[in-house]
Amino acid sequence: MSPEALKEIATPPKRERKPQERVWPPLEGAEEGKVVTRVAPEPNGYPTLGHAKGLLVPFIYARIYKGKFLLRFEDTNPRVERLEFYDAIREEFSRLLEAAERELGLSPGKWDEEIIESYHIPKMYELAEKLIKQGDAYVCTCPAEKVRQWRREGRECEHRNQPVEVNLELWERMLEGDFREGEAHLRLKTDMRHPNITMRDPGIFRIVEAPHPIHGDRFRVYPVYDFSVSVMDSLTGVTHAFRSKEFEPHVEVQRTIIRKLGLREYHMVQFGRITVEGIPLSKRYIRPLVESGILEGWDDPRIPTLRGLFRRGILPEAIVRFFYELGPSKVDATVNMDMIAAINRKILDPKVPRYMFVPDPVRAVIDGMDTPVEARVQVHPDSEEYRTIVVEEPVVYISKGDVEGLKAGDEFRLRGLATVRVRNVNPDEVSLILSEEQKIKGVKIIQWAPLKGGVPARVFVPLSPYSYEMLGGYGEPALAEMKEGEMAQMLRLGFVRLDKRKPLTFILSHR
RNA sequence: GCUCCGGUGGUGUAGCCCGGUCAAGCAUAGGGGCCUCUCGAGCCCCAGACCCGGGUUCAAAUCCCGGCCGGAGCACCA
Repeated sequence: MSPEALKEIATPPKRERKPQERVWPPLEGAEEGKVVTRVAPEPNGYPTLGHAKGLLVPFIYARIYKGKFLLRFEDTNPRVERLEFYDAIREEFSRLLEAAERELGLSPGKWDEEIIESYHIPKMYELAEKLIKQGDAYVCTCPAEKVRQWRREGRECEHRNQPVEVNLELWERMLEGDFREGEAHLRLKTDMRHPNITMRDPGIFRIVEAPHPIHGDRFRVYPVYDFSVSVMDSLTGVTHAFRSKEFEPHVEVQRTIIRKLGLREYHMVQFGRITVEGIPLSKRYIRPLVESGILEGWDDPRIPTLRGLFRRGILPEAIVRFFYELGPSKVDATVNMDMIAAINRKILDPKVPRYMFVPDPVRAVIDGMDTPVEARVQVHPDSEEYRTIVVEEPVVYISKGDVEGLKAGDEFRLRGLATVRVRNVNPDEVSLILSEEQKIKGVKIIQWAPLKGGVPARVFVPLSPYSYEMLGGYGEPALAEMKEGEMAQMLRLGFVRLDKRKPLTFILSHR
């Protein structure tokens, strides 16, 4: 037997596996056309990458099952909510969903209905009254500290067994303003010895003496999260309520509320949270950096707020694609910005024009070149379109980084212009001579900018929330024609977005 | 501490519900080659994983038990 034949027997050929498309796991109990999901943000800040998962997971499922998707503002804590955040959320979410339609074909790329929870507070008061009348809720005037302790210890307080009439009266007084904030709250009557502490007579309404961004001082009693989500989800027809998994212990509370009220039940689905490697996602962490001026604002390209990411040049399509690939997993994921960058690059690379920009410029004089000459550079490697750069004097800028390590006799090519040889290198100037043979293959090719007509520009390089690098230099004349918000690739530098025109400032998205 | 949830290559995930088709798919990062008047891009190739221990079974990543590790929650916030 030949060695080849033997080898074939010893190592059977590897079986072919067809590459599989990413498919999301089925949603429990979901029927096509009947699924209703929602995203329920609190308008208390600018949405971040973390919110994007909360938006996209239910949205994607709603569209997969050809169902409805709702946007609901959970604005029941006026102390932290502000009007500008409603708009910020609408704006950022819109961009993401429109991108989801383009990138993933999930249509329509928009929520089907918007609901503002605070408009339903009167309805919630009615339901609260119903609970009181059923004997399932009572007004407690114990101080917070005592409640916390007794809940932990599983002790019942004296208010728990007040007659219904007393509770009704106290509830009235809460609404009318006889109590100050913290002096009274409505609690659900469950079981003070329940193993899940969140289940031990949870508070469902409390007093907040702060003006509401929409309603001003119309209300002073607000529902607590567990009560408002359950009621709203049930009443608005939600079939699958998604939330990140820290709400898991609340599932039981919410289910209890629904049952005691006799409302329609629905599925509750938890998903894992994401953290971006090395970058804080929480408002708690970002706010001081914004307020202290270390960050430029909530749209600083160094932080993962959605507007920061957009400003950096991360396309909404890339974010959407990223979360689609990530899936609805329940595991907390620590994601690397590299992954989002990789997706962004794949989208940008085939369509974005190429430009030359020279950071840390050094003058280079070229002997033997007749000027003026026109250099021709390809707009994009896949395109036949060329741009011409007029070089009026035989002097160009090249980058200090490229000059380092150069020695006399070295040969390299100035892209689209000429192949040159080094005569000598001085700190401020390099002396070059035109090569006798204008080789293109096999020589290093670098970017350059003409001395005359070169455009001063800078590139902001985000490093961390606390730091950045600013590259200053000259670019080719065409840079001056770019519009704010446009994306490009700076040759050998990376992808950039034009942030502002005066002074001409780019932000480096990624390599 | 209590309650709940989870552990698949360096990282992120698919598969687990309904054991075999899983000698485990995809992406990213890593290594090598090719292409290219940029590149950390593209193309081709390589390497890399079922937390541990028992059990059930002809057969276990998948089911059961125990352990270990990790996460979340334990507010009159969401």
